[in-house]
Amino acid sequence: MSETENTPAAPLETIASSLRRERDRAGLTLTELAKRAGIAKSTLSQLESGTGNPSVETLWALGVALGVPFSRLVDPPTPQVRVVRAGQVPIVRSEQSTYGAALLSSGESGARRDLYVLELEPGGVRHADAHIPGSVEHVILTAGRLLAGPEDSPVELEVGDYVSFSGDVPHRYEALAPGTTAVLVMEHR
Amino acid sequence: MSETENTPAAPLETIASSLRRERDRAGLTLTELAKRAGIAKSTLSQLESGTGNPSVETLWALGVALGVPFSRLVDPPTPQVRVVRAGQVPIVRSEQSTYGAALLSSGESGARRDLYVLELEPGGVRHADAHIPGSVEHVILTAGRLLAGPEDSPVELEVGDYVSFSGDVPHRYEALAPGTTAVLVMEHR
DNA sequence: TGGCAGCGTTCGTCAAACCGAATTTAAGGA
DNA sequence: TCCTTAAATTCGGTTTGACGAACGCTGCCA
Repeated sequence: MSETENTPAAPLETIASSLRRERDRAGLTLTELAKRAGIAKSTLSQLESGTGNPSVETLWALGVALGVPFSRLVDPPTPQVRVVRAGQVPIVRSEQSTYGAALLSSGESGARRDLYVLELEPGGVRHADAHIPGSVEHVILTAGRLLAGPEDSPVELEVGDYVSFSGDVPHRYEALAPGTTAVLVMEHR
Repeated sequence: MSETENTPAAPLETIASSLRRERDRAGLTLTELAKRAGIAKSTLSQLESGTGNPSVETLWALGVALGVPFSRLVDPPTPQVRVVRAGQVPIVRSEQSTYGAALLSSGESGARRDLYVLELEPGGVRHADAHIPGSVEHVILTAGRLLAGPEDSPVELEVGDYVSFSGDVPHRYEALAPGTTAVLVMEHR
């Protein structure tokens, strides 16, 4: 609210890129997403190409199908280059050692971070092409085993491990054990 | 069902009431607002009555004329404490269903988010006084059991559960089982 | 090489959102 | 009470978004 209300970029372009990005992330094809959202794929095609001016109901259906809130599609993202590697950071404990915390990543002001939970099963590899330059992905493995990171140098994670890497190069997620779950923080300026 | 981020009530009704409320607050007549937004007052009338299905451009123009961000018109007010139980959030899966993700929280542009891992043991209570107004804490429990939240209304979490609450009131963390770990995202503007 | 299947774009058709004008409703003021 | 002014709601006409079908494209397999 205290922000700039008159977002410079036309909302339609923002919607176009947001739509493409989220569909990408969800690993859905245009056809599949259109079917799930209950809209014609031609409509979706035009929206992603920046042509058109969707109604609220149409956009809403897409948000539901993608599992993201409405505003996520209209508010513009922003990239910024920042990669933080952690995992070897010792957890600082309080006196009775019943509570400890370690800072994994300190966010830049102006950055935008979205919080996801992931569920993956072995047998498939989730590939992701480079998205917006400057985006960073943070992953904390909470169950199972996971191979994640850039295509050329993926990292194998045990439960509790943390990895972050730039999202602007092709990268992958591959579960190595059943019931693999992780927390994903996707950061884009 | 307080899923304010993923599947709120019908957007059209939210928009209708939001429009009326904001126009009220701004002290504008329907005619005046329509003129400023550059739309027909008949259109606005129908929108406020809940009839109709505005296009993005139309809604955008109204947001600008009212001096409020787009999202304020479509997102219903968020509760102070939000709990999402494991499995409660619809995880959007791709075809092979080896990969799925659900958005727990969408970050505001301009907000700052720090990423922590927590480890807690039973027997101690971690109290935290109010911090900076406007800060929000997000917690995903990854192991054990945890009691967390505002002092007067803490929430008991199972593994996989998610809770977010305002950090500007006194709150607490208390492990209910050995080996309790959690991911904490602290957000402040 | 040909055929098949899935993905994405382009093209007419139709319903609906948007608009401008007329109509109704509300509130004073003499 | 009647008249005047302004706000808000309906009422046809036009523009445009959404749909379905058809089309090109690509990768795969026999």
